Order: sequence, then structure tokens, then C-alpha cells
Amino acid sequence: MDRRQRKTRAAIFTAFSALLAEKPYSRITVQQIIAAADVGRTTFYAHFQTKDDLLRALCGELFGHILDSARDSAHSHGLYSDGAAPDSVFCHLLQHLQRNDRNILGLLCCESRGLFLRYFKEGLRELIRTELALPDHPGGVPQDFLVNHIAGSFVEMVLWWLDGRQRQTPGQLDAYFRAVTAPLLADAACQTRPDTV
Amino acid sequence: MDRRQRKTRAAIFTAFSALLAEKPYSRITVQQIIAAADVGRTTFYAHFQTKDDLLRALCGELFGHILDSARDSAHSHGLYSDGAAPDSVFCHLLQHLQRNDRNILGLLCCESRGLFLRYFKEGLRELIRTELALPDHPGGVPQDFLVNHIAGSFVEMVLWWLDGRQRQTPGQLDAYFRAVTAPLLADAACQTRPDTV
DNA sequence: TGAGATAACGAACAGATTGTTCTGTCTTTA
DNA sequence: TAAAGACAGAACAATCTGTTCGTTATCTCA
Repeated sequence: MDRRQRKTRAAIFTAFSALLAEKPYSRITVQQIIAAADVGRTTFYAHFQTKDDLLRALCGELFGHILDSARDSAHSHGLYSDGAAPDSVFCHLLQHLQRNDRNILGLLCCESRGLFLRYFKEGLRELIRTELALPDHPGGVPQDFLVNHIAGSFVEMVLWWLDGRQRQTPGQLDAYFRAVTAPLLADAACQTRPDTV
Repeated sequence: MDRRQRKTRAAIFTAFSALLAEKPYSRITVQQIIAAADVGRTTFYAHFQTKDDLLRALCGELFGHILDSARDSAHSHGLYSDGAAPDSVFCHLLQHLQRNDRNILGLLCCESRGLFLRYFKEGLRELIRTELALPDHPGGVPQDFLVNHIAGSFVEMVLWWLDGRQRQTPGQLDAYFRAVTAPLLADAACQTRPDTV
């Protein structure tokens, strides 16, 4: 990709992120974005068809990155690790978040986080579906339901964590998450419910 | 409240709901709302400061209603019923949804459902916090986390149900929900994990 | 190194939306 | 019946959107 393109694209992403940190998505205008990015109006529309399009691109960039990383981790350790918590993929994801790569936390804390989490959850579901060998019908519940439940629970946990000013470490959160989801997977190739936290 | 006010308010709500059924919230303009409601521009702004304000009011109206009803049900049966599934509050909520009171399903299916679910979840959390006697630290997990997990899981389940064209009955869903959450509450005054579904 | 291709700029545009203000009419209520 | 309040209708300035134009700067490849 042309260096000029990369520069403007980056400038727009940065400006957009900064704006999201201070006002809700719905109140951000293209005007403000191009002003903050110091980019011509024409240029913006050459890169993105609309503001929603920009949002999609940003989400793809951010979550694609950490989910790919998680997928790699899954291949070496399994979705739920069988030993030390820090090796689990969920813990891996949480560590990524805490490290705040590319200011992803800023976006997940902003008023419009619902928009981002929708993308995040979609990616998560895909990850769980492909990487975790789920039992056929644990407790009489369809697999599809279970995948949604696990992905959804993870996202809800992240929200809770963010709202609580991130007082827990990734390790703690991972333990909580295991406590509420691992029992459902007792049949699968995963750790049994931890008795201490 | 003045009958005129009630009529206007109702007309706006109805028009707004109808519009939400056919296009996303972000693409609905005040123009369209007042045209559909057949109401003067001035009148709209006399009732609602902004479009977001209208959304808030609608959510309060809708969810306030079914959550209050659920609260009553909780007082007579407990949050998880101890016998027949149809008596549980969660099942009660699901039945409310399925009955599609005030076209609430239309709103939860539309592209902007994220906005509505935020309100719904907030109300749910309050309901669970006040109506369910949770064990202190089941599985070493903070109560607050558990409340969020249960409310969040319920909302995620509803989403899943809606996306799947509502193929399950409230009774089935309630059974699924018990299967994935009841084990966490084994210590509390609630049913143990059902072994058949 | 030079020329063509590509990206960005800046200005300007019509069309639409927003929230407000005004005046006049109708309905409620006291 | 009279005052208070709700509504309609029109018009408003300000803003935003998405597009078009001609011009300048930068990249890429021969």
C-alpha cells in the first residue's frame, strides 16, 4: 500500500479514536474527524464510504489482531489450558486487553463500546466454534447455544471489568470465568472446576 | 396528564416503533417521526428534547412494564422457582417477550437492538440484585460478578433466540438457562441442576 | 532520472437535518 | 366564560453530508 495511503489511514484512525474517547459515536461528525486528522474531505471519502464504514474498518483492525493472536495461542495450548491459568486463551485475550494494545481499552470504555463489543463477540464466537471441541449436548443444551453463552459471558465479563475500573488482574478474571463456564464443559477436553481462586 | 399530551405521546411512540422496525435508529430522523406521527415539529420538541431522549422514554416505558411484572412474579415464586419451570421469573420474562407485548420483539430484532438491550440489562441486574439471595462467594466469585454474569447471560440468550428466529419455547429456553446458570447457585435457595431437559 | 499514475488538497455545491422562534388556533379546566 | 396550556404551520440560521471540480504533491516503474 502506498505510503501516503497508510499515513492518511493511520491519521484518520487516530483522530477517530481520540474523538471516541471524548464523545459518543453518534455525536461525532465526519467534519470533526477530518479536522482532527488534518485530512481533506475528499480524501476521507476516498478511503471510507461512510462513518459506519470507518467504524467497521477500525474494529476489523483491532479485533482481528488480538483474535488472531489468540488463535495462535489456542493452537499451542488449547482453549482452556490444562494447567497454569496464564496459558489459557481467555487469559491471553485479557492480557492483551490489559496491555491496552493500540488503545483498545479507550474504545471499549467509551460511550459507544456497544458497537465495538458486537464485533468482538462475533469474532469470539468464531474462535470458540472452531477452536474448542464442545461436547455434543452438555446438560441437554444445543452446541450453538453453548457457544453463544460462552462468548457472551466473556464479553459481559469484560464489560463488568471495565466498569469496575479494572481492579482485577487477567489471572483473577480468568479464574472467575472458569468458575462460571468450566462446569459446563466437564465432558470436553478442559480443566475441571477450580476449587480455589 | 392532559389527554392531548397522552395522544401526542402515544402517536410519537407508535410512529417511532414502526420506523425502528424498518430502518436502524441512526437512519431515522425527527422529520420522519413527526411525519409518521402526524405531529407538528414544535410539538415533538415540547415532549422530547432530542431523539435520544425519545429512545430513553420508550425503553423506560417498555422494560419498566415487563420488569415490574417480573418483580411481582418473583415475590410470589422466587427468582428460580423450585418446581415447575413455567413459574420461574426468567420464564415469565421470556413469555412476556414471546407474547410480544407492545411489539417489544420488533424493537429487539431491529438493527438498533443494542441500545434497547442496554436498558434491559440494567433493569435485569437490578432485579437480580434485589430479588435473588445469592450465596456469598460461590466458587470464589464476587457477588457483583455473579449478578452481572447472570443478567448478561440472560440478555445474550435472548439475542441468540431472536437471531435464531425464535425456534424455542420459553420453557425450553428457561431450561437451557437453568442448565448453564443454576449450578452456580447450588448454595442459594434455588433448584439444583436439572439432570434432564 | 524522468514521466505517467496515483493520492491528496481546497473550494464549492445542493440537499437534508436540526433545533428554535414566531403567530394563530384549538382544547382543557377552573 | 375566561385563562392556561397544547398544538400546528411556517420560516430561520446553522450545520452536516456526499459529491464534483481543478490543482498540486508524491510515488512507482521504466
